[in-house]
Amino acid sequence: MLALLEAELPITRRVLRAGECLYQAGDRFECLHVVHAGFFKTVETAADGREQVVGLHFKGAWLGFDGIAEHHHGCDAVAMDTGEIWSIRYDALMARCIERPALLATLHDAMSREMARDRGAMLALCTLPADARVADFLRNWAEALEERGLRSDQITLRMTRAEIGNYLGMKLETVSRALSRLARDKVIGFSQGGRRDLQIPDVAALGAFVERSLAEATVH
Amino acid sequence: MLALLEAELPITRRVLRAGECLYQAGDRFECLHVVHAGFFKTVETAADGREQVVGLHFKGAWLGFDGIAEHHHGCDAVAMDTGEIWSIRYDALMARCIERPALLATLHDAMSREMARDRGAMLALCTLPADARVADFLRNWAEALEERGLRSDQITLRMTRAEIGNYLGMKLETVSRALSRLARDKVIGFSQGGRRDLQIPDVAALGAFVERSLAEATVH
DNA sequence: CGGCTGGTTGAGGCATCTCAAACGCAGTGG
DNA sequence: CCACTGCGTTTGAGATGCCTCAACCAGCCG
Repeated sequence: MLALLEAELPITRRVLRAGECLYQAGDRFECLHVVHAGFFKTVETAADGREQVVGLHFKGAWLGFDGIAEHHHGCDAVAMDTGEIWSIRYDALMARCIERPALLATLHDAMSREMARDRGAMLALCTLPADARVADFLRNWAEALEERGLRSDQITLRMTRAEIGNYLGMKLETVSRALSRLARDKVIGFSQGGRRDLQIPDVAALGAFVERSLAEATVH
Repeated sequence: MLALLEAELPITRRVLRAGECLYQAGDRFECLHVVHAGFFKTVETAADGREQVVGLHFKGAWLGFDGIAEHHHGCDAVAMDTGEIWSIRYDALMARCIERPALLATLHDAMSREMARDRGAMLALCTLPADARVADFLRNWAEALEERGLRSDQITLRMTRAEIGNYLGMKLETVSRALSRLARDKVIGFSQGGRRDLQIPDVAALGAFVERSLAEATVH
């Protein structure tokens, strides 16, 4: 649907390998990008060097909105594995949006969803204990896969524990311990061999785990 | 500037008193809103009842973007004191945007800035200790006032410690202690009488306090 | 005055961080 | 083929920052 509308715009396709930057903070903003394949993170960096993963982006996600206001990007967008990006000049897109209101609606839709996702992340960060936060993270990941028609019972984290921890506001050891506990409770399973492949037999069980964590906390 | 462009659109004005909702999660989305006077918070509520303040909005801020994608709002917008809201039907705004690209640019500008602000909040939440987070919060508040041409050396928090704590991901006692420490360090001052009025003799000192907190943490 | 709400402060507990050791796996070079 | 190295992960033990619980205070209002 996105792609169909974009069929009438000049699109630049680009393949990025793991670790490559699509754009960096300070880069001049000219294009919006759509993830066509692969998986990307956005990283905010403070003046003093603190780094924070602020977003994870799968196929279909738009990247680059942060640059519109200031005409420069405010964060880095980095490929987590080999991926393909479709880029559209923002000025060309705006011109086309004026002729095609449906295209504008699609764009606003994506922006609105990104804001909603950020709010959800803040909610999780502020109100969930570490274990539940990890469970919630996995649930969101599995649901994102389902929405794209992919299997959600067998997921591959393309991030290190340190990156997951950074995104979730905790240390890598805490992530590791949380995953171990989830596995002990049979809410997730480790695939033999890889500690990066997880089995999620039942996505709803992750949600139940979150609720259970909260219930236990209030009981005491 | 916003207001000028809006002079050519049908605008509904509405005054809200402290505590009144502009919209609530689940409400049908029809309008975008601009804060013309007063001060608003947006509150995300999870299915299980967890509440989280996810945004604070001063004069000039847009509200309601979260409803575009789903055609229903995903959070509550609540007045923190008496305020006036200008509302514009989204469909009418879109129609006008197509005739006036500058209006569209203004809109995207606001959306882009909101995303950048959310990212900044996540960075603070995840990388700053409680005291520094409070200092950072006050700095942002003071800067927001400065941007609007208001005095930033004397600010009035229209929120309780509990609300500040909720927004910053900490408990009210922690906020209170952080403010006490900031006052002890002469980074802020309490106006005689109200604990709600703060003096910020030097906004830059707040930033310095944040950096100092981080430096001390790494030394040890 | 008395109750209520919001704020401050102290004491103790707990969740998470810090520090440290050990493991598995992949790549490299002898 | 087997050290050897480096990176990511796991797990334990102890430290600590924030939370919990509780007491008290100040302002406000009926």
